[in-house]
Amino acid sequence: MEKGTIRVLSRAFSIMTYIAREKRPLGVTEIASAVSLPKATVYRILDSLEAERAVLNRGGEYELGPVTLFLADAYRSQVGFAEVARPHLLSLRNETKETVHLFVYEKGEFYYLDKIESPYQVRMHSRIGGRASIFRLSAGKALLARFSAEELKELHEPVPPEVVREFSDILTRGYAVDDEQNEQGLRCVGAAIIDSRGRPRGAVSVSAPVYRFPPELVERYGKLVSGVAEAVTREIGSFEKCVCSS
Amino acid sequence: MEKGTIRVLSRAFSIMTYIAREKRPLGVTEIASAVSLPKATVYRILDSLEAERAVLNRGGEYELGPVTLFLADAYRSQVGFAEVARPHLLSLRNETKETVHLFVYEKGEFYYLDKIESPYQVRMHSRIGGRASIFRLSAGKALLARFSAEELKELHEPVPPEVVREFSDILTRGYAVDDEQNEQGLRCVGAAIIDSRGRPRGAVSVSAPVYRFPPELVERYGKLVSGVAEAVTREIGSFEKCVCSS
DNA sequence: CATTATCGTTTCACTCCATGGATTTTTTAT
DNA sequence: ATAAAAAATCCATGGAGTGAAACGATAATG
Repeated sequence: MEKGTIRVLSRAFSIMTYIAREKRPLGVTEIASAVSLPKATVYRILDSLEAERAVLNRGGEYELGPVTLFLADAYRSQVGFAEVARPHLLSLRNETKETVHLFVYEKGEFYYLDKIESPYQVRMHSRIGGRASIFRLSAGKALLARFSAEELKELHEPVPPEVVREFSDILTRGYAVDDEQNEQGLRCVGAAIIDSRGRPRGAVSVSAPVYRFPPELVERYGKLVSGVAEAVTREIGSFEKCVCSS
Repeated sequence: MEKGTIRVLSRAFSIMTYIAREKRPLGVTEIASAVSLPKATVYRILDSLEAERAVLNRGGEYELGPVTLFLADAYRSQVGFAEVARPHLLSLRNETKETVHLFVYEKGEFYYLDKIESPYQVRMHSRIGGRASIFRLSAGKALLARFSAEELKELHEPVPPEVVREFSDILTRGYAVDDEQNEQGLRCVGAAIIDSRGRPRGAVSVSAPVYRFPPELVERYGKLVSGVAEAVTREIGSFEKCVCSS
């Protein structure tokens, strides 16, 4: 546990995180052993979380509660581009028929913010709110390429040299490519979203299995994602200006 | 505060809820006065929440963090019909061009689970994760009409007699109607989603301002929503059967 | 059907950890 | 430059969270 943090809070979050990972109703005993805490302690915390509707108790089995929705919706609208991007993501998915992702960058880490899935049976698997490994994703590289030297230092791990070498290409093309680096058999293209102060804040990507996404398609899909990213960037920029000038 | 609840937890949630309501970066002082707690206490709680990425600290201003996304996504998939319903909601919105809502019922309360907005400028305003007043919404009435006597007692407030009188009509038609009871100038139709054990678990609705949603359209939209609700009900039913039989 | 095992729930004495008033540091406004 | 306000830090205190143990309910076993 980090210094200065309140113990119950960190315990409560590890309990909720465990429930979220398992995605099924769980008993007190199982949770207690999973998070290495006494049953009574876990029970009391679950009770308190239930009072807040952060978890629900269905006859001794616990699952997450609806308050999570409320908080996540607020987070989404704070991010600013989640709602703006939605229709663009939809049309991008319809044009490519492949899975489309939206990411946010927050304090050195990269999170899945939204996704629209491919209609095909074979498709990429990801989890909203999950952390993503920034170096291996096309969306991550597209973002890093726009970072200043200072911002690159903020990251928890140093950027691998082979990724740095890609930066100039990414900037000239407007999109980054991932050829099975993140996952065997999967190809992605991604482009960065820039906020009104000129800072890279997120990214959009299209992912597909290589057999549906051959090298010949990279340029086409690449231009589509960078077009979407630019559209979102433009919209959030003008929106902020609107608010400021009023 | 309810008996037996852990104080810091309830405090932490009131802080997060306040941030979620305000939907803007907030300072410690403002939050402290809003939730009526000493600054130092609020500061320490925010610090702990930040360590969990439940809030973010941007130079003294706090906002919600990305963990909320992760928890909410898990809740959505636990509900079971949120993902299944998404494509149906989309086509319902496209057919009606009006705002479509998805609700969940949890322990006596009704929550907005998802929405797809009308493309028109004039449209209904709602908040995902917010509680909704079950008696005045078409979706709420559609759900109540399917409840057993016991389930009706589980509610926090008794059902008004005028709503009870509507039940038989709702059951024969398959959908409920709200003629400006919830909000002046707004008409809605809603239908219930039933889980594999036969329990009403949620509802779908279409809402529009009366000038775009005249009485002549009620039957058409009503049949559309009940069709969607039935499709979702059927899909979650057969999915559960699949899992069981394997 | 009795027995055992397991799990959710409750209890309570102990103690440790969250508390909040006061202080210091930083930022913003004048 | 100076003042004002807000964020961040400190620390003695006591009440709040803790967890071992007990309880009661339910399911599994022979």
